[in-house]
Amino acid sequence: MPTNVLPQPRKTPVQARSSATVDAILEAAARILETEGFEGYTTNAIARLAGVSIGSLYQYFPNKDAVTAALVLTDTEAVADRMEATLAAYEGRPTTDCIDALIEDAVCHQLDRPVLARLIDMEAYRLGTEPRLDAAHQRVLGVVRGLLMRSGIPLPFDLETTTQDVFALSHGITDFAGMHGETDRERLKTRIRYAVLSYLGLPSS
Amino acid sequence: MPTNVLPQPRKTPVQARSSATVDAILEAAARILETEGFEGYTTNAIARLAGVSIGSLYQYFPNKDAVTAALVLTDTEAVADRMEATLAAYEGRPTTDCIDALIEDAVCHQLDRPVLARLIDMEAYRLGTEPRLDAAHQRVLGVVRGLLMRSGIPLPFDLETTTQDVFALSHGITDFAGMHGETDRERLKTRIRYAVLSYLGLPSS
DNA sequence: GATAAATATGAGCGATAGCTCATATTAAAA
DNA sequence: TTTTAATATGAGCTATCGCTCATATTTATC
Repeated sequence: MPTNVLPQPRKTPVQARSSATVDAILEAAARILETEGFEGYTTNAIARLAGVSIGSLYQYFPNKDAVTAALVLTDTEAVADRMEATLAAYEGRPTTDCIDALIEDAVCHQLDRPVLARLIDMEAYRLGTEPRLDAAHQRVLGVVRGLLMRSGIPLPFDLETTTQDVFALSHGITDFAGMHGETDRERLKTRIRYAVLSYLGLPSS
Repeated sequence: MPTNVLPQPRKTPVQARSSATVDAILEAAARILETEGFEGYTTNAIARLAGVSIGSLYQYFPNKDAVTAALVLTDTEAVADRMEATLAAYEGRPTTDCIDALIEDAVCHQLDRPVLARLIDMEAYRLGTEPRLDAAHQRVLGVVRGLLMRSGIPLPFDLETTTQDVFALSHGITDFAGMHGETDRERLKTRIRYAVLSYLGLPSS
């Protein structure tokens, strides 16, 4: 006699193969977003590309938005990890060197898969204040804030505003460039560097 | 005997009432995007809110994307009109005054309906290189380019790159602020002004 | 007033997307 | 080996969305 307990969606994988399934789903989701856009971004398409049945997808994700949220979270946390590591590694070194390294992190991530990065941004906005997504985003802002604090340079506005503006103007330039097919990383880094250093009143080497 | 000529979609309104219908549809589309987001953004919902039948909508727009494109176009052209007028009105006056006025235009437009502005940006991106949309966007960039040209100030990069970066960094700051609930126009204008003037190497007031 | 053109209507069709569930298969536990 | 839990499957249900079309109404023309 079958149990009539509803299978709780969003199981946490315990065996290796199910972790592989989840990974495959997320990678497939990314690939579809990147190649087909929102138009072709359906759960059936994701499952098919992942080589997994649609039923399996819904065992680990309660609904479509949960897949997207996991994708956004993975992506944002990857950036946060890199940037936090960079900030730690550059402790004590000149501020401009640290800025360069952080820009490198951000630009690499964005130009690596520019279309995907942009669409993920949009989805992150649409999913709104999902606590874990917000936390990851705050970690990225935290890196910028930490850099500004320990640099000791005079800020044009209060710490929070300056943090937001430095992040936002970098993001704006990167986004625009990525959307318009810029592929020259070094050139883009130079442009962002110029904008950030100017904003902070630092001599542009 | 009825004519068997298929009614050509996308009629151009000739009577006053049909123009009103088109206007109502576009305003309804904007209101739905702004209050419901993409989720509730359906042609039936648009027609209902506009107080118009779904059939009428499809007499003037061949498909849903055409409605969105018209919305984006109207919005972008409104900004372009304002900024071009400002640029013309400030001919001969100091560059910083002109920058202030242009920022005023852009910020007012963005903070007036921040959610809508952001979603329209997204749709503009999704609709890609629709010639008329692209042309309107180029007009906005053209204003910035014109300002830089006639200001005579030395630019950090070539004219096109500098134009894009000035636009993009302003847009980035505005977007971020709008998304995070900033409502203080003067404060936001001050921030953008600082970023732009720093970038251009102009003394901040 | 008669005729023709423009405009408006909305029930409903076809397509598709999100998602379920009964069942099968594989791996771990006893 | 047997039993139990975990994982995988995919046909198909339900809901909804974009859109059509036969018809009705309003305005313009003569």
